[in-house]
Amino acid sequence: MKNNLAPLEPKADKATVRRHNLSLVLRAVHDAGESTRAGIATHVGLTRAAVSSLVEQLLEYGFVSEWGKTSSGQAGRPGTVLKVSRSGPAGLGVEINIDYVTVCVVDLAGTDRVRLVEHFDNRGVQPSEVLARAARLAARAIGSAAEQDLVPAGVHVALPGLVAGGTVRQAPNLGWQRVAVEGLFAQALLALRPAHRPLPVSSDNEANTAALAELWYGAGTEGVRSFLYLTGEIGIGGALVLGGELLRGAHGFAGEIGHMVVDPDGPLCRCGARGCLEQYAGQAALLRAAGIDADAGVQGVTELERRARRGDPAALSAIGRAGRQLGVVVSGAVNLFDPDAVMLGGVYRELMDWLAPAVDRELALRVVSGLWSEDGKRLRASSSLGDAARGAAGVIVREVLADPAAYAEREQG
Amino acid sequence: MKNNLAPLEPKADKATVRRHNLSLVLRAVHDAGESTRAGIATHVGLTRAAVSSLVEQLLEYGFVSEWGKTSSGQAGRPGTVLKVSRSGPAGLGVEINIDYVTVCVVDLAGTDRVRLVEHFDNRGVQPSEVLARAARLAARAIGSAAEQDLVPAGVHVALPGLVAGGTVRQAPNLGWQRVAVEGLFAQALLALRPAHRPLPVSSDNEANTAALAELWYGAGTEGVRSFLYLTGEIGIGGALVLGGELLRGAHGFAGEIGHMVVDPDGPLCRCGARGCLEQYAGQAALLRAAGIDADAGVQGVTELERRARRGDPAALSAIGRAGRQLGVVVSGAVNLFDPDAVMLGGVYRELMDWLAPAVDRELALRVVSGLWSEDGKRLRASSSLGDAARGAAGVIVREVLADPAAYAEREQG
DNA sequence: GGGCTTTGTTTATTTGCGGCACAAAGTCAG
DNA sequence: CTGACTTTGTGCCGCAAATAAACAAAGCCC
Repeated sequence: MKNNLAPLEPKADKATVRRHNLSLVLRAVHDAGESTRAGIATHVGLTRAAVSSLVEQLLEYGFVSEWGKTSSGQAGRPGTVLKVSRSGPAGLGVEINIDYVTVCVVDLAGTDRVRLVEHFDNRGVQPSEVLARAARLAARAIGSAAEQDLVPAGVHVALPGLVAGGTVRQAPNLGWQRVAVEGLFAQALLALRPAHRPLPVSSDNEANTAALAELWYGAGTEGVRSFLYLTGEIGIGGALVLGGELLRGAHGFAGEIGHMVVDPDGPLCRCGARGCLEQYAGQAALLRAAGIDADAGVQGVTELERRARRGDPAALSAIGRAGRQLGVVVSGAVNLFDPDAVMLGGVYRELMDWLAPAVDRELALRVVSGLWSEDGKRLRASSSLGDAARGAAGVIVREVLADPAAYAEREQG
Repeated sequence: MKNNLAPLEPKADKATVRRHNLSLVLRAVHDAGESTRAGIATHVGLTRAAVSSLVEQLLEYGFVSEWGKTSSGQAGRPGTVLKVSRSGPAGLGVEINIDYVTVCVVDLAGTDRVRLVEHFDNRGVQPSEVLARAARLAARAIGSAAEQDLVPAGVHVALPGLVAGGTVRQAPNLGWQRVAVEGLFAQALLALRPAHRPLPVSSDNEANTAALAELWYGAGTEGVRSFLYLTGEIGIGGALVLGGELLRGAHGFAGEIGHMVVDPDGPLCRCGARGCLEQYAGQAALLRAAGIDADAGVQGVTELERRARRGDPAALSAIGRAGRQLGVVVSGAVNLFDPDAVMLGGVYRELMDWLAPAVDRELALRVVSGLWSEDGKRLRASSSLGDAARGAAGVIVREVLADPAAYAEREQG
C-alpha cells in the first residue's frame, strides 16, 4: 500500500490554469506560424474572449506580436495576424566538442539567428580553460543577439560525455573526469559580463541535444516523435526520443549505445570490456578496416566515402561489415524501445548509401514485432539542419514556451 | 517551424482544476493509508477548506470512507480518520498464459480481494474458446467481488505476446496470430451477464503488467521507480518502467529483450534470426544445457534448482553460462536505458542465487556509467507479491485513482 | 447599400480556491 | 476541575479566470 509511491504532482488552482493556457496559446501560435485569435480559439478549444485575454498578456510580455490584418478573400471581418515574436526571449546553445566549439542563438520561432564556431583542439586542455574559451564565444554571441533585440533566457551546454547533475562524470574523448561544467561555465561567463544578471546554465550530453535538434528542426521527419538517434564520431553516441520527450534514464546516462555488445569475446575496448559496438562500427575501427589511417579523423572519413563511391572493394566491405554489426545492435535497441525510426548522424550520414542496406537487412531480420519491413522509411540519415548546439538552444526555447509566465515573472519580478 | 509538432494538450479550466485536485487528494489518502483532512491539506498544499470540499465529494462517490477519530496523544482536536474505501470501484485483472488463467480483483487500496486460478493447457486451443473460458472465470470473480461490495470499473487482460490496439499481433507460445482479444473477451463476458452494463476491456503484454505489479505491489523495492524487468518463462519477456511509468514504445511493442543478440552467428531462433538471447538463457536452453528434458516445464526448473542446490557441476555451469549471456545483453539494455535496478522474475527467481553472480559480473564490467558497482542492490529477484494478473487489475485501479471524477460521471451520468 | 459572416471586445455569470474567523473537541498545567 | 492552548473541520467572503451572450467592427456578396 505504501509501496513505490509516486511523488504527488503539485496542486492546481487559478494560477495553474492561467499558466497552462498561456503556454497553450503561445505554443499554438508557435506551431501555426501565423494565426489569429479566433483561429487559436477554435484550435485549442477556448472561447475567443479567453484567448483575447491570454494573447493580450503574451503581447505585453513580448512573446508574440501582431502583423497587420489577414487579407484572405474570405467573408467576414479580417483577423489580426499573430506570430511568435522575432525578438525578446531566445535560447543560447553551446556545444563543446573534441576540436571545435559552437555557439548559437535561436529565437522563439526556432530560427537560428546567431552562430559562431571556433576550431580548436580541446583534447588535453584544462577543462576550465576550455570552458572559459567557450564562455568568451558565448559572450560574443550574446552581444550579436542583443543587436537583434534577442535576450537569451538561459544557456544549455552540450558535451560529448556522461553528464548529469551539472557535472561531466567522464568524457573520455576530451580526457575529462568529474568536471563541474555548469558552475565553471557560469563563473567564466559572469566574469566576462559582471554588470549583468547571471544566466541560468544547464548542461547535457551532446548526443541528447543533437537528437532534440533532429526532433525539433530536422527535415523530412514529420510525425516521427519516437526515434533512436545514433551519432558516429570518435565514439558512438546515442539518444532516445520517446513521444517527443528525451529519455534521460534514472541518472541521466541513458542512450549509451556505443558499448552494447557485438561479441562478448571480441576485441578489447577502452572501456575495459570486450566486443563493444564501438570496436566494430566506431570511426577508428571503420577506417582501420578499410585500410585508412585510423587517426586521420574527418579527412579519413571523406577519403573512405571517396573510395566507396569509386567502388573500392575494401572500403565497401569494411562499411558493409560495420553496417551489419551496427544493425545487430540497433535491432536489439529497437526490440527494447520500439521506436518509429532510427536516425543515423555524424560520420554515418556521409556513408549512409552503403551503410543503410546492411543495417536495414539486420533490422528486417531481427526486429521481432515484424513491423520493420512494413514501410521503408524507418532507417534515415539525420537531417543536416539540426546540430547539437541548435538542439541545446532549443532546450532553452522550449522551457520558455512551456511556461512563459515563469519566464516573465523571473524577468519582471 | 512546423516540424514534428507535439499535439497540444487540452485546455485547462475550473473543471480541470477540480478533477486534478480530486485525484490528488484521493491519491494522497491512498498513499498515506490513514490520514485526516488537515494532514492531507498540509501534504498537498491545499487549504483545509478546499480539502474538506474535495473529501466531501470523494465520500459521496464512495472512494474514501471515514473511520472514527484519531486518538493520538497529541494536543488539539482529533481529526476524522480517512481511508480509501474497501468497497466500491475495483480493478479486474485477467492473465491468460500458456497453461493457466488467473483472474483477480484488487480494491482501491491495492489489496487482492478475489483470486481465481484455472489450470488448463491453452496451446493450440481456439482463441475464442480460451477467451470464453477466461470470461467465465472473470464472471465468477465479479460475482465474488459483488459479495464484498466491490464493483470492477473495467477489465485489463494480460497475454504472453505482442499486443497493441486491442489485438494480439502474435503470441508464439499460444500459437495465436492477429486475435482481437478485447472484442472477443468483451463479447464473451457480455454473453454471460446480459443484464449488466458492458465493462470496458483493455489489454496488454503479460510482462508489462507483471512489471507494473512489481512497481506497485512488490516488496523491498521502495523508491525504485525506473527498472528493467525480465521474466524467464518459455520465452523471455521484458518490460521497462521509467519514473513509475511503463514505457510502451511507439507501437506498444517495447521491452522485447528475448531477441536481443548474444552472438550474430549463434544458433537459429524460432524468430528466424540467429543468436537471440532466448537461445542461451531461455527456459528450454537452460534445461538442455543442464542435461534436463527441455520440455519438462516447471518440473524441469525445480529439478534444475534441486541439482544446483546439491552442487551438481553440470547444473551450475549451465546456469553460470546462461547468467553470463544474460548479463551481456542486460548490460546493453542498462547502458541504453540507465535504470535504477534490474529485476529478474519467472524461472530466474528460483535460480537467482546461482544466476545473479554471473549476471552481476558482466554488469559491473560492461555498464559504462561506472555506476553499477557503486551500490550492491541493483540486481534483484522480483517480489513474489506481484504477478501479471494483479498488475493488470492495478492498471484499472490506477485509472480510477488518476481521475475519480471521470469514473463517477460514467457511473452516475 | 443591405444582408451575411467573421472577428474581437465587453459585460454578466459561474466556479473553485485562498483567507479568515469560528465553533468543536481534545491535551496540558495548575 | 478549570482555563489556556492546540488542532480540526466548516462556513463566509473575495478573487481570478473561464464561459456565455450580446455587440460593435470590418470585411465579402448580391
